Amino acid sequence: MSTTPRPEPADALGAPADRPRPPRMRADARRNREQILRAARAVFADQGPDAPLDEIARRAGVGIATLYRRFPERADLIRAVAIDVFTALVEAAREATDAGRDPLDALRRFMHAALDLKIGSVMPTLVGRVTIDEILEAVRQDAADPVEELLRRAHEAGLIRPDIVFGDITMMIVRLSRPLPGGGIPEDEALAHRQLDVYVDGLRPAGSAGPGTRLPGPALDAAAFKRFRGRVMGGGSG
Amino acid sequence: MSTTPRPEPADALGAPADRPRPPRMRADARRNREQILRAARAVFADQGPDAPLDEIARRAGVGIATLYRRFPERADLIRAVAIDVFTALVEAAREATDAGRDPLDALRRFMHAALDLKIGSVMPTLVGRVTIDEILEAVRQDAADPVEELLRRAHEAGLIRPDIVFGDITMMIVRLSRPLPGGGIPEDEALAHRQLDVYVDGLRPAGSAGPGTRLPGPALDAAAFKRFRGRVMGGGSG
DNA sequence: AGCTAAGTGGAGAAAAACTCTCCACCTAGC
DNA sequence: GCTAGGTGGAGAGTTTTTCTCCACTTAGCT
Repeated sequence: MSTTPRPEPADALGAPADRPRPPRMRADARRNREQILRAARAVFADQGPDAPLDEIARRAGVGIATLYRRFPERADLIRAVAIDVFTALVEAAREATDAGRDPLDALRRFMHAALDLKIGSVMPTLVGRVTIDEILEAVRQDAADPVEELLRRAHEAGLIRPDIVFGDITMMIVRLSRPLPGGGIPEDEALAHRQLDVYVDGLRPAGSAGPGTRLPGPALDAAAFKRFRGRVMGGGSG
Repeated sequence: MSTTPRPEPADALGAPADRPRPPRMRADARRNREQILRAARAVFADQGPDAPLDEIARRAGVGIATLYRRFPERADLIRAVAIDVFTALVEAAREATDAGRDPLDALRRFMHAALDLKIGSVMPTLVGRVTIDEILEAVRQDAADPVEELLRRAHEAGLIRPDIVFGDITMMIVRLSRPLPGGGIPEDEALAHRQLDVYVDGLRPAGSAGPGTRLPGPALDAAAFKRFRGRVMGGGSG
């Protein structure tokens, strides 16, 4: 809760909405920053939050010093990646809503888009690693809202079984978007999309085709989800 | 290099079939070995194939020296764990076949059991880390066979859509049985079972409830699966 | 009960992996 | 063509992990 006037001018992370700071950053620097962010997303996805920064710099095609200059601490990098992804996620949700022929189709499109973003690899990385500040909180809420909305509509249209909740959507994306350990299979990503389609089919009401199993296990609705996440993030270890 | 009369009597890993060596191992030693194996499975599942052996010893409640005596190299430990898991998997398939009310139910039961075994965390760990030998190959084949059998029956009964293949079953278990990065959620495992049920519902023929999507992406049948794995494992770096 | 080979734990040296700074050299943009 | 802003990489310092050695304990036999 440091109330410094403006301690770190350098890393215009998400550039807070209330002060659209003029990005006095050279074009090449900006380009490098993007590349670092992209590389970081991939590497965090691969190896988790403690992945060597070395590797990130290498994959981004920049020197390690460049990474450190732009993101003095690991947490800075993680936060930047998170904001990046959440923002893209909101966009994806909007597009999916517009493009979907019906609410379930929209949901399906959204999930595929989220999968491409590797959101699932980044979100868990974020959890507990970054002290959640107002900026991030705002973006995160932005990201959660449209998902809940998509889900609500699908429910209203009766296109998915009634006991499907928020966590059933998000946590599956998390799982699917994580690359397999030990190198995995080259077709990994494509396979994930295939499996996602099967899963989405499984979301439909039971009555018709099969035995209509009852879903076991914890039903994590958005509230429970948020509560949990708040708990972990609140700890803010560093 | 002490030239003791019997070079390596200690690690009766898989006890080669052709010489059922009398396990002249003290009871406590045997007990410790089991505990190491169990701990290794959990730790490999959590942290991947490069998990510190330290941690495994600690979780097993033995000294690090004990672990090294029994499994001189990391690969030895990995192989032992793999054999362990594959064997349990065969058992699980048998039980599922017996207990299932119909082929799809059997498949479902099997998948839940495999999930509990964390097979998915161990199998990828194995890939590329261990030179595959006859014993391991045999056990692996033993494990693959009943899965194919389960799948075949479900197809014959028309309980699952025709384009579902081997990889759609196994790779999903792999994904689901992997713990989430960054600590994840305590209810993680239970949630995986819930998601599995949704997925299995999605395996059913499309005709009835929904739009009957066509599955995209690579259809990894058992042959393709095996071919791929052979390629990777053939490298046998160790 | 007593003997002993088999088994054990943990300290710590050696190696490997990772972090992060410093500085001489580029180059985008005026 | 000038220069503030940007860059890469070497390498010192730190942390993490591996793996050996040896004094001590105990299962299993007689």
